[in-house]
Amino acid sequence: MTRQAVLEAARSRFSQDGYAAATIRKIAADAGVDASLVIQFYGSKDALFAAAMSLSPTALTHLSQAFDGPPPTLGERVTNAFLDLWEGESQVSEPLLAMLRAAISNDQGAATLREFIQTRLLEQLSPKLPDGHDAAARAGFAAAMLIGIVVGRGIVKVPVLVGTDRESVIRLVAPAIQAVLVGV
Amino acid sequence: MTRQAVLEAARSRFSQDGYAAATIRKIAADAGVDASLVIQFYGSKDALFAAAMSLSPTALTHLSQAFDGPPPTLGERVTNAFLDLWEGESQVSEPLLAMLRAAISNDQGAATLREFIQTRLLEQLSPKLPDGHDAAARAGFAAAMLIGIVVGRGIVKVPVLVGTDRESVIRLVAPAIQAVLVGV
DNA sequence: CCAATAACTCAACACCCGATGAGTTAAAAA
DNA sequence: TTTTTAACTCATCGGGTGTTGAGTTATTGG
Repeated sequence: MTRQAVLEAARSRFSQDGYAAATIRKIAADAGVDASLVIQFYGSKDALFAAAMSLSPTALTHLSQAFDGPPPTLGERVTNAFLDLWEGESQVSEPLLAMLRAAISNDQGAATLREFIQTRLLEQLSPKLPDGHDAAARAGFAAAMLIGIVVGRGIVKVPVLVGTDRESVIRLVAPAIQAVLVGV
Repeated sequence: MTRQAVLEAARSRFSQDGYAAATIRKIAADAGVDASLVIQFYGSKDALFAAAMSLSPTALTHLSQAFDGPPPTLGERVTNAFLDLWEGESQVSEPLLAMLRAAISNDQGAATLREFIQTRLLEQLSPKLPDGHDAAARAGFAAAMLIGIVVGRGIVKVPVLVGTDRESVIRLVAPAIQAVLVGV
């Protein structure tokens, strides 16, 4: 299906080049197709971008499950699940990376990411935390910190972050996330 | 000095709109000047961007000093100094925000931010940490996590992060940074 | 086999971009 | 005052962008 090839090319370009630099012509060329067809399929660049950023609802179940289970190892499970989400299979991570990149250069992208974090992450996850009133803030800051790590590894590619293997990342970061999520 | 007005307009535009959306014409209009003059002053858009991102060497001394002092309160001091740096006076924070925004849309921006984090932050700060071999990694992940918070508050503007006052941010985050920097 | 519908290409439009070069005004130096 | 130098504007170039509409090829259904 050509339509799917266009969508995959768009995902890849948006996640690697950002919204502005990912031109319709390049996406079309990647899919081996004329630029006009892309517009005919998706209507506009904005609509194509929105389609490229949409991800399957099941992608978040893994993360959600990490919040269930024994509190003492919550930080480790959440950190693991988060890295799986953003650094795992391209079908899930590319929309998320595209969202991140777009959130910085594109106003619509910022709104999309804001809405994703607010309603898809925080509102579903924070009720699972122990204690009450600042659970949303705790979940929000933990998510922000983990996204910071993802940005440093996957986008800015800071050598010392990229060169640290997954196991060591967990060892360094999980206790900190634990501290944010459930307190001292 | 008109030259300074152009530079300040550039800083503001780059930090708010990102590299691509901050056009020479808009910057010139902000400074009340013709677009051609901007090019004549700075040579090219890239050169203007580089000039807008350069910050005074004294800006980092505050952060560096936070690494000195008693280890038990290291996390709190570093978190405070970091937020001062990125959310303080515009002359310092705007180049940093511009760097962040550009790092995602512009390849040169990513290289600049990478170099800034690697040589201006990590190489100067990690020697001040206790213990030896993974000090650079600890400092790097702490910086990434704090930058994640800055992105969430200043760029994506997630409501729950923006709505948390400085004092509560320190209370939630400082212990986590402490954990990353000096271990459990 | 033929008609209808979808998939796809081609050429072009209007727009905005960064950059150039020549010309004009203002300030400083002689 | 005259000359030199800097500050600044104007019109324009070439190139890339998203989008459009007409035309062409392929695929499907009766």
